[in-house]
Amino acid sequence: MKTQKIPEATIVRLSMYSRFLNNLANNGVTIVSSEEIAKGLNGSPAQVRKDLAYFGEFGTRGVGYNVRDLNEQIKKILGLTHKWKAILVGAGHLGTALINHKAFKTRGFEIQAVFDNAPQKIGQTIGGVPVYDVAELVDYVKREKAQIGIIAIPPAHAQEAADLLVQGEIKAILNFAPCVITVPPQVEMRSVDFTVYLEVLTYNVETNRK
Amino acid sequence: MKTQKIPEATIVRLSMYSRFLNNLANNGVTIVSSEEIAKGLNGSPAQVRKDLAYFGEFGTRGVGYNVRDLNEQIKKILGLTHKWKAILVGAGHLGTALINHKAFKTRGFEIQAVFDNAPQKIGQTIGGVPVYDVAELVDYVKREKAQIGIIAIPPAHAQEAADLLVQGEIKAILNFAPCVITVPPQVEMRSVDFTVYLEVLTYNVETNRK
DNA sequence: TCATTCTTGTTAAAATTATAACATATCAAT
DNA sequence: ATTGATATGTTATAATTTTAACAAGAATGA
Repeated sequence: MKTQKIPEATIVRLSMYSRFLNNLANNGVTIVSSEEIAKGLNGSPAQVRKDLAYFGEFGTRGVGYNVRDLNEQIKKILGLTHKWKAILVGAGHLGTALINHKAFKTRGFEIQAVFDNAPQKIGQTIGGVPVYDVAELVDYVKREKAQIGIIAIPPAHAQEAADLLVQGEIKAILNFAPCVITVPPQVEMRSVDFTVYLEVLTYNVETNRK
Repeated sequence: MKTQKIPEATIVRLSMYSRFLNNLANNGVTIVSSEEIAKGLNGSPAQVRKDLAYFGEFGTRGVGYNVRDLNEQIKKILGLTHKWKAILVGAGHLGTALINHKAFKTRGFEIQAVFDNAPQKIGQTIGGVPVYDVAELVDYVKREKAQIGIIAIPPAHAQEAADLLVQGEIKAILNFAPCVITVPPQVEMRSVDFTVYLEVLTYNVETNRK
């Protein structure tokens, strides 16, 4: 029951450690040090060890970490030992890009259905995934117990989409629309807002010029 | 010649404030308080004022902020008072989604060219933007003085793309490939890594279940 | 003019996160 | 067995970032 608060940045890095460990394993590497992990992520060895220390002891002193074991442990921490059912809202360009994106499958995420309101899209499939009428979204999510909803529509209607997902009792939402989305506290939500990063870039370019 | 170190989170929020102010202005709102801005972003008024205080005094005590003026000031801080020349690497689904994304144009970013290595794509246009051979990338960036390079190709070749952009003396890179990219310090770089946020979501869902 | 109300800008305190230092454990060689 | 080299796990320190409190400026109305 002891609850230590773990920085979100640590979780973000764990996800990246896991990806790095995948690469190492694919290259036949069996042992890795915090030093090497840090190098692979442009981070520091101390931080790697600190991040892992929140969750236990996974290495061997004087030796390092077993690549495969550590990756398994991290995946367990992140909840990636089982599949996740995801649905997508928005059958546009971005939605299509996401359906065809390798990263979902390789990490255990299955996009089971797409929802849109364009009549000419409904009934079609995109990358093998069926497109349904958004009117069926709430029922579908409830019936299929989909856990993750992905919003890939313009910001004007993103909050509506989120509301529907919440109504269907979704567990988590990944929002790609560049806008603020509000959901009740029991629903996890993160936004992937590339416009904001673009402007971080321009700020830095402008600032460093001076 | 930076007098003070400003948190990146502050820059991120400034970008979001600006977007919020755009919306207000479009709705005819002329005055806004830090309280209202905070509400619009699920933040706190103190943080809004603190963020702005890094850069100057933009409001009137007892009154609030002039929506249009504040937005102009923020845009100036972020370097958005002039256009930015961007090029895109990758004419796939994601690249297509980005070219057609409203957010670029509305914030002053112009994607001038796309680069790919697929012969059947080279010579075509996507959303009115010409697709060139990636072999021409370095020359193009130098000649046109493109400032921002957007990487939208699979991770296996993302670092190569970054290297070419750097070679062309790009100022900033926005990387959409789910991998670590290394660039020299004079080049600004940010990654938009949705896979990582996906796993933050699963971590939180798993953790809150217990 | 003066008092009241409102909201900013600023300063101080608290909380969080990252960095560094070090003690401990393991392995290998002698 | 002992020593030396190595790399982890942990603790302490430093840096950063957020939160809160409050003083000060501006508008309004008596």
